[in-house]
Amino acid sequence: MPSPYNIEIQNNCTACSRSREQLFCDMSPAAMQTLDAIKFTSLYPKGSVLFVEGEEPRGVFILCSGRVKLTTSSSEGRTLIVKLAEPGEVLGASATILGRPYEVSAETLEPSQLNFIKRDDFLRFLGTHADACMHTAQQLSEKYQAAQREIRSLGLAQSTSEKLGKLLLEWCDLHGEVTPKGTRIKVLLTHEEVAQMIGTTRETVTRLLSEFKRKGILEVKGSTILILRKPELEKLVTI
Amino acid sequence: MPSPYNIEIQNNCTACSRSREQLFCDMSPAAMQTLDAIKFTSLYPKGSVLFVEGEEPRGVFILCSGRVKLTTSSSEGRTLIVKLAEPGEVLGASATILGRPYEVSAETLEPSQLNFIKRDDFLRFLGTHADACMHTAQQLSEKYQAAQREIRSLGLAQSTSEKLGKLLLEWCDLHGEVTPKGTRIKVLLTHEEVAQMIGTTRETVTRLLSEFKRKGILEVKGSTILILRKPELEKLVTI
DNA sequence: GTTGCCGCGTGACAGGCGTCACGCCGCCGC
DNA sequence: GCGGCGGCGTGACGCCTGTCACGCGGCAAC
Repeated sequence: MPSPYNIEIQNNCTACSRSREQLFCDMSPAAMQTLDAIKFTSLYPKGSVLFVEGEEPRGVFILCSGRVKLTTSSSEGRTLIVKLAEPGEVLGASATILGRPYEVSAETLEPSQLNFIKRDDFLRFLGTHADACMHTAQQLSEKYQAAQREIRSLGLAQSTSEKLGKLLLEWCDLHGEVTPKGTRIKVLLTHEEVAQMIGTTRETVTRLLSEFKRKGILEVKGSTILILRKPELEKLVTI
Repeated sequence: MPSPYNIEIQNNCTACSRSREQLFCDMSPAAMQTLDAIKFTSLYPKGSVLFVEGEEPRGVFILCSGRVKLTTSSSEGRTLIVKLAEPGEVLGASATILGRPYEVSAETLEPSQLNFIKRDDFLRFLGTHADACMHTAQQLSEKYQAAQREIRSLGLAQSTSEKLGKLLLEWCDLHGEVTPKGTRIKVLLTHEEVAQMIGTTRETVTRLLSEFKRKGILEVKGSTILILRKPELEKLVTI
């Protein structure tokens, strides 16, 4: 099916082939049918802001395809990237459930398909479909554990190089492509954004990557990083 | 009723007077009855370890009275206090729901009453009582939002004094007793533990508190802190 | 009393990293 | 071509804060 942003659009959750691998969408046919009835599917270009920290919750977004960054900002303009969301994640669920302002902002990093569900519809959906409620609890548990890992990393790391090392290792596990020479990862973020992920500055990220290169730990080619000596990196990370 | 640790024990959730104010426990009579049937009530002395980070999930603990600290530790022995849990909170829910290891450790800070529910019982309970599942989702949402606040504080703060200031202000909101001279808070933690809450060292906490005293922002008398100039503190905190 | 331990206060010192500043490169639009 | 811009590389500098070290006071055990 042709579509504006060159990604395959999926209008029907029941027929969606991705649903089996995706945590939230894997539920009973009855629930899926209801979901199909209350959801609004949209395609968003890169850089679309889905919701903003502090805004009253309009509802939840289910990420079907694409990537979304969740951020939080200080009053002085410093930004922290809390998480990069992957397909299958539900965004804004906690705020929607509690009726409290969104605690983070969400922005697409690439053209993405999302299903929006209005707050009232979502709450009614959870109340009437036990398995959907259970899935939501699982999603929230996942999110909570991910947040805990983030807290660990931010609060216990001894140095910035440790945090950067940890981030690189996580990316290896998540998207790493193992080659004879080492693990290759595509970093689709700027140094600025990498810095925002570990709570530091662009300059420090640049310097640390140079240091890693100098030590022969990795090689950088454009937007891909080739990790040559993963054990070296793991030795750095003690969290 | 007399009890070992001088706190009033409540054996019956249905009759528990606290349930109205406490998020998790406020559910339908049918669910409460089931809860009463599957829970194990115990009193724990100060310093009891309920579960340890990395351990396979045995089940959840509902904190009836007392206080519990949730911590995470680095492989090198550094400890971060992630949260101080208050009565009404469910501990270990995310790990129990996902069947993954506990992501934090839990230890009582004072004699505390907790209800334990075994994993299988808890999962069955959520599956059969829609309102309990909904309450759990709410609890998890709360926990997630609290974790986000922690991430903000750890990741966006410019300095340690900002983090300490933020912590003091939070305590003012939570337990602060407003007096003509200022807001009084009881800090039942050592400097070491305060340091572990904001990811710094004991010495720095001591020094910062001295600095705050010198500036006339607060007074320390034993374990109580009297915040004299709250606005001054708020000016420090820009997160 | 005295011994030991724990929590707190403080000084000295080094170094990591945030900040500012500048230059380079590649890309896009006109 | 050329100007502008966004992303990256790097140097200089200074401060914050982690680390080590030591002393003091209170408290419990004996």
